[in-house]
Amino acid sequence: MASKKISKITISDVARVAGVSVTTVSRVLNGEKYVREDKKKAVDEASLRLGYQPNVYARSLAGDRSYLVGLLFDEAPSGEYLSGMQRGAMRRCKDAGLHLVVEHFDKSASLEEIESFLTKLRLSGAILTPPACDSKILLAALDKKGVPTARISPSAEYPGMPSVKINDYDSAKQVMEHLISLGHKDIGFIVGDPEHADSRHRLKAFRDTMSVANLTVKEKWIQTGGYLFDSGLSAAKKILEQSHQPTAIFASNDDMAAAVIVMADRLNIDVPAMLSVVGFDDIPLASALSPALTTIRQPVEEMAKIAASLLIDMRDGKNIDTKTPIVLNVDFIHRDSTAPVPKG
Amino acid sequence: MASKKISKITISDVARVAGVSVTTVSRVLNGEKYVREDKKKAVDEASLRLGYQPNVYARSLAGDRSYLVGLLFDEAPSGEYLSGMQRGAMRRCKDAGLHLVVEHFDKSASLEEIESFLTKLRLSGAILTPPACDSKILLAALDKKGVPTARISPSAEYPGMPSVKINDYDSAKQVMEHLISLGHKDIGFIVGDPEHADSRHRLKAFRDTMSVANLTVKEKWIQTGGYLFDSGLSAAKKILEQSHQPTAIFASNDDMAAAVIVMADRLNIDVPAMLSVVGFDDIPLASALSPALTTIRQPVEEMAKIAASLLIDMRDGKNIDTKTPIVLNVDFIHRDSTAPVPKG
DNA sequence: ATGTTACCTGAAAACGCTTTCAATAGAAGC
DNA sequence: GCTTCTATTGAAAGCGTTTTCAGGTAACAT
Repeated sequence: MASKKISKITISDVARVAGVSVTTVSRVLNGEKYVREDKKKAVDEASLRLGYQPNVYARSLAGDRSYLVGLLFDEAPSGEYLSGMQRGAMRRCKDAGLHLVVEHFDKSASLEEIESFLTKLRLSGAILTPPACDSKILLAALDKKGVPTARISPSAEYPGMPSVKINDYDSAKQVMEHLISLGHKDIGFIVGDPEHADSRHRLKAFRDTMSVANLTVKEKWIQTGGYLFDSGLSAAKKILEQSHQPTAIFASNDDMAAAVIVMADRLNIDVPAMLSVVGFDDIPLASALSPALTTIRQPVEEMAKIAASLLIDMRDGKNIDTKTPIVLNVDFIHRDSTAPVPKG
Repeated sequence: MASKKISKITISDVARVAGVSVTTVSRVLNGEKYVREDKKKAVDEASLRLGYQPNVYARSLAGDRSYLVGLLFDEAPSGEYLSGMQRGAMRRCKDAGLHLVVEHFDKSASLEEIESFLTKLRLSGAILTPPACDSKILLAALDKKGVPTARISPSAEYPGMPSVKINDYDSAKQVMEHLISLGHKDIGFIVGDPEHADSRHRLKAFRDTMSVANLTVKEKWIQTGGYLFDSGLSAAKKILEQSHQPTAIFASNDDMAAAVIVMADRLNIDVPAMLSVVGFDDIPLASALSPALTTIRQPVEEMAKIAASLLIDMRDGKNIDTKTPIVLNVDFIHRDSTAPVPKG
């Protein structure tokens, strides 16, 4: 690749052509007020004609702010989840002339390492996905450096940082009401990770809805997995090998729900004729399972988009409500893995 | 979030403490030669003690180069694929003090838009994943701007741009040999996208291996899908509803292979007893299918890591072979969806 | 007339680095 | 002893913006 000279058009070129000072060009660029309409027009025309692209680095240096938004994560729930987030955030950032830089921080990351990253890039904002959104150390570093931060589905609120989430409780309730409306009374539940707030809310919704419907919760039908397929397999086994079995199982995510289906198949339990199964997430293969999985879909992309919007507003100095999480609705996807309770 | 003053430590602070000029500090920072050992040590100590973090933007501006590597993509094959790439590239970049910015360019992206992005960010390098790696317009823009570029699994080589790929032909051959060793003679194939080089190579390997083994290819057993689950469903249907059916089907990716399994189930064809199925990719749910899918796993993360290394070398001015693609080995994952050919 | 605003503009000083340039000293070559 | 390297250093000139500051002009109320 031959090194090619790239003719650079600077702000002073534009200024010269437009017949104004660089200050004025800068003002137009940044949409400041107090620029006369005709000069603004002249600048716009000149920069368009010259194909002027402001130098981000010079702007960042002089203006002491960057044009980068960070998408910070630990292990994401899944690749699909992460890239959905990314897509949503990216789209929104593009409109605002910002760019998305991704960075992984695992639990072993030191405060020093994180701070070094933050001071180096001086992010315009940061979006945190679970479980990074609950990392004490990461939050502390962001807070200390004063980086505007938006969090996706955090376990608890953090002062000064807005968050976007789905209503796990209501979503799970929706699932339960679906099962109950199909006549199910004996319902099992597979917990994801008892440490994780999502999981706890879903479990609580399970218990509450059962109670409201006057159904008894059998503790032996509540098993703990760990979100992974394999963990779902053993949880399902524990539930389905009991002498008395539930007619429906609600798993905290699709991977484990898929495991329930597989385990049922191994044990010759027909889904959905003998056992209804519901998941959570709507992973791409949810519809590919046999039977296709009834589940809940999170508006992943939308969540990231809103998080990005929050950051952009904060960057623009707008006042944001950082106390009340923004709660988005989920979609209930009814497929073939749930059916009316078997007779007898 | 209160706006906090961040005390900034600059290169001149370090210079003062170390008792040298800023020029010397800069030299140490950039690992240039012609710095005496004792001064270098003094600088290192001073910057460590002060917790100095060089300002990327100042460096980029003054040095006319950035500390950003772009991961450019169109629609990625899947979220898992994309985030695997990302992980690999990120890890490597981190070591080199670079950061990864992600950007989406779909087919409708204009040359103008792409060039604007490139001149604005002056990327230190770009990694292109399929199918973006084959976008004429994107390649032209990168070439024009002189951005060092590494491509993942491109269809054809592009002068001056190194690439990393797996050997699709050999991988597919490996699958075929597996099937043939199990005694299969009647084998079907589902093409992904005839436009895509990967798919063509896999098909060619299919035909060649059949021919070498003295087996006849039945054209009716070769159907074209489109990588998506649904397309696999109809392709499988076309093959499996024929009066005479193959005993094995090789699908160009896992999604379509999953579809074959589902379709076989619907048609009461037992997998693997009556029909063996192989996929390609090893998506997370490949092991969750029933039966678990025999497939090929690409070293996705590794590919990205190598791509990043290539860019870093190019950035450092090292000489790189940009003509010969780097070819990585795949893993053949034998699970339960393939079995010896049924008797009779 | 005389403040007192609000509106508009440009010169010049940062911003925190890298790079160029000139200078010095010691070593090596002849 | 005189040139010619190589090794080492720092002053100062950028890099392309934003921001500060100082000043203008027009309008409006006193």
